Amino acid sequence: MPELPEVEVVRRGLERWTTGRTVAAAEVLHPRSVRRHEAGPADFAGRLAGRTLLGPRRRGKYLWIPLDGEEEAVLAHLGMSGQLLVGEPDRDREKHLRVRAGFADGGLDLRFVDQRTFGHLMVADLVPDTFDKAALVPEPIAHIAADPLEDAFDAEVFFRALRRRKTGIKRALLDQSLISGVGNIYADEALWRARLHWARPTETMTRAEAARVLEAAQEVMSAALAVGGTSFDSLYVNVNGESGYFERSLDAYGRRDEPCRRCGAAIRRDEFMNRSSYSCPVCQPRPRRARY
DNA sequence: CCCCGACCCTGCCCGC
DNA sequence: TGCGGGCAGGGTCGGG
Repeated sequence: MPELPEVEVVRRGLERWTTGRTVAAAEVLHPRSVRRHEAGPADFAGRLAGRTLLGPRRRGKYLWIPLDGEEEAVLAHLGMSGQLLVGEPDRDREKHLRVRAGFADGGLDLRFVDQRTFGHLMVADLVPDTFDKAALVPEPIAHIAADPLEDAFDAEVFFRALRRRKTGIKRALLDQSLISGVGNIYADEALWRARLHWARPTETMTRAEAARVLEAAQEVMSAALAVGGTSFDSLYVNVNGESGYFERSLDAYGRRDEPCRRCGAAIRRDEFMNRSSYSCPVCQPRPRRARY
C-alpha cells in the first residue's frame, strides 16, 4: 500500500492521538502480524504493557513509536493492506483486527488491522542513524536509505549509487536501500513527470535525469501528502478511517488507455515484477537498451 | 556480491 | 448465481 505520503498521514494521526499515553495491555490476535518479533507474540505484548508511547517517527514506508526510555520502539510496516486505527475501545472488532493496544487512561484504543497480513509490528532496539547522527532508528531498518522528503537525503549519494547499478530506473526507485518511501504508484508518477521510461538503464543515466526523477518524486509525494494521500478504496485511510484525495491527481498510475494529460496518447500498461507499470508511449519512449 | 523471479496472504471484480 | 482467473499500493528470500 501505503507509500510514503500515506504512511506520513498515519504518523501524524498517531502523533496527535497516542503521544504521551501509557499502554495498559496489548493483545496479538494473529501471530503472523508479529512474525518478525523473534521472541514471539507474548513477548511483544509484554513489552508494551505499562510503557508510554513517545512521538512517532517515520522513514520511507516504515513507522515507529519510541517507547519511554528511548532505547526501543514499536516498529510498524503496513505492507499492502495494513491500517493503524484509533477509536472508541468498545466498538466492534474489525474482521481483520490483528493487534490491539488499550491505554491506562481508558480512552481511544490503537488497532492494527491488516487484511492480507503482509504488514507487521515488532518491538526493536533503537540505534544511532547512519545519515543523521543526532537521530535514532530501529536496528532492523538501519540499512534502508533515507527518503527523499528527509533533510538527511543526499542526492549525490543517490546518483552515484544509481550509476553503480545495472538495472532499470523503476526497479531502482523501488529498492529501499537506494531510496526509501517510493512504491509502485509514485514511481510511475515520478517517471511520468520526468519523462523517463521505467526500463531506462540506471548505469547510463545522467546527473540531470537523476535530478529530474528525484525532484519529480519529491513533488508528487508532497502534493499527495497535502491532500491526505492516495485512496482508491477503504483500505487506505488515516487513523480515523478517512480517505485521501490524491487519486484524482494521478497522471499515469491506473490510467490504462486513458489520454496522457500532456500529449493525449493512450497510457499503456506493461507487466513489471508481477505487477503493473503505467506510462505514456510518446512522452516516455522505451529505451533501445532496456533493463528490467 | 548483484540481480531477478517466486512467494507470502485475502478479497474483489470480471468474464464465462 | 457460482466459479476460476487475474489483480491489488508491500518486503523477503533463494537460485543463478
